[in-house]
Amino acid sequence: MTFGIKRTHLASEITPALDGSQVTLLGWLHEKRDLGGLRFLLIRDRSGLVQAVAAKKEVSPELWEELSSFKRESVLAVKGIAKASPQAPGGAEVRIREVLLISPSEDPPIDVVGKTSADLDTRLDNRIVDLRRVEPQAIFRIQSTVASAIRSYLRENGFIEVFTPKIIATATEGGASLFSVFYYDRIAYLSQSPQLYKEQLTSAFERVFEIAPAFRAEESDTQRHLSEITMVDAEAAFMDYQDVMSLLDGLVERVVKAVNEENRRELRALGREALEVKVPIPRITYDEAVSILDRKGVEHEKDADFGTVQLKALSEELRDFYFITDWPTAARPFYAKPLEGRPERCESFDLMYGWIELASGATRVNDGKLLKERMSSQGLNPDSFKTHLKWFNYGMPPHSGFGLGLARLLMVLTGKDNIREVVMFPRDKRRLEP
RNA sequence: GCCGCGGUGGUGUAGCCCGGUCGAGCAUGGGGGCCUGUCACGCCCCAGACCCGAGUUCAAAUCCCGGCCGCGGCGCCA
Repeated sequence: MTFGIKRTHLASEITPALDGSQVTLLGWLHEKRDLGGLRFLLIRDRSGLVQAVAAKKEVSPELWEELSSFKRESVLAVKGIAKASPQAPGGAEVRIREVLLISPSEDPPIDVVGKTSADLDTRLDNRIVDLRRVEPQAIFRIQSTVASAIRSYLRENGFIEVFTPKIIATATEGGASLFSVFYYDRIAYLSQSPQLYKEQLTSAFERVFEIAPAFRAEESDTQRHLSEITMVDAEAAFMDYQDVMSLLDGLVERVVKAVNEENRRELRALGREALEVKVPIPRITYDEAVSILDRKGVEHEKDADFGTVQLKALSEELRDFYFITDWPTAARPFYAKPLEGRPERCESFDLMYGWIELASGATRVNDGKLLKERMSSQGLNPDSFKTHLKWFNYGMPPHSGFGLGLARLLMVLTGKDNIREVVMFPRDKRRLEP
């Protein structure tokens, strides 16, 4: 430790059993209370909070003065004696013998303790301080569990984790708008999805997945869209979309189980009960969804994607998780495989939660010739996909996959309705900092 | 991008409709004082704000216009 002080215990390790032991805490000054002859310091570290206390009669006048000089959020080393004490929160506290100011803080711009709430926008402007609050702490600890659960689940199912380039050459993929970047003497683009790469990789590894950023230069200004998102993408040879939905059944189940097991404290901090998911997740077809809308008298455009009005109406009937399958081919990207004998529908699905789309996937077209036709019929020029189409000449297996928005899933798990709550440093049309 | 609403101390809000009583209220945070078991500690004192610009008016936090920003909804959305 270059600053010369070694931590002996975390806050959570100060228990009545330690009574009498000498301890050194390292952490942040969360809160202080001055009772005149007694001064309490609440010390926060990655494990939680612990109370440190000094009595005027027991410490040197110099230390006594110093104790009231520390500002909240300063980094302190506190040396003292652990004491079992019925009055202390958690039944134990640290009697202060020595305190060292390791790094001072100015008055924090927002309240970390939680007495006065700040608007999301203000919190994001001060995100690093905001992240010290219990709620963001809970959200991002859950996120870590989710990412870890997804990785182990997919690896156990034969997928390997891959990393594909985010700087790409062509802007002609259709769909969402891309951000352009200067690439030496050329223009390049930020990838909106690893779609093409992951499909190609099934011909080399069969099963691949990636957890990586995707960039969308869209006008979207909603509580569930951002310009930079983290996508969980998976793609598997010799699977069809039904297999992929079953894979997602297992994935969601695993994630929920992991969070329930590992994040009890965090769920409580968010005021959430243990999470539940029943698998298999119900699957309804697009046409069935349309019938529901008709029955409810909700207008919708024929063979088009659903808008918010339609999805909200559907979610009144279909709560929690559900799949909408067999979408109109025209409303889906060119690589979605049309249904055999019914080419106006394709082997595709969206994983929904309420009216929020969490993931979408499909069986992909693995015939190069058909793929070209599909590009043309969607108004795309097959020539711009030459490098992609090339690999369809060298043994491209039938394959399927999905793309899942990590933050969307996290919204569902944490019960947040603004995606910015569950992304540490969100990027949207206006926000580029911090 | 469109529609609606909003912008008041560090933070969160009251006041705005119905202009003057605002020398702008409250809470929290901050400074000072008192207090030996607090855990939203308590009590006393102090400091701290009307988004920017143009306009109406004797007078603007309050009304009008523009800009920027925010909130909600919709649209856009491999």
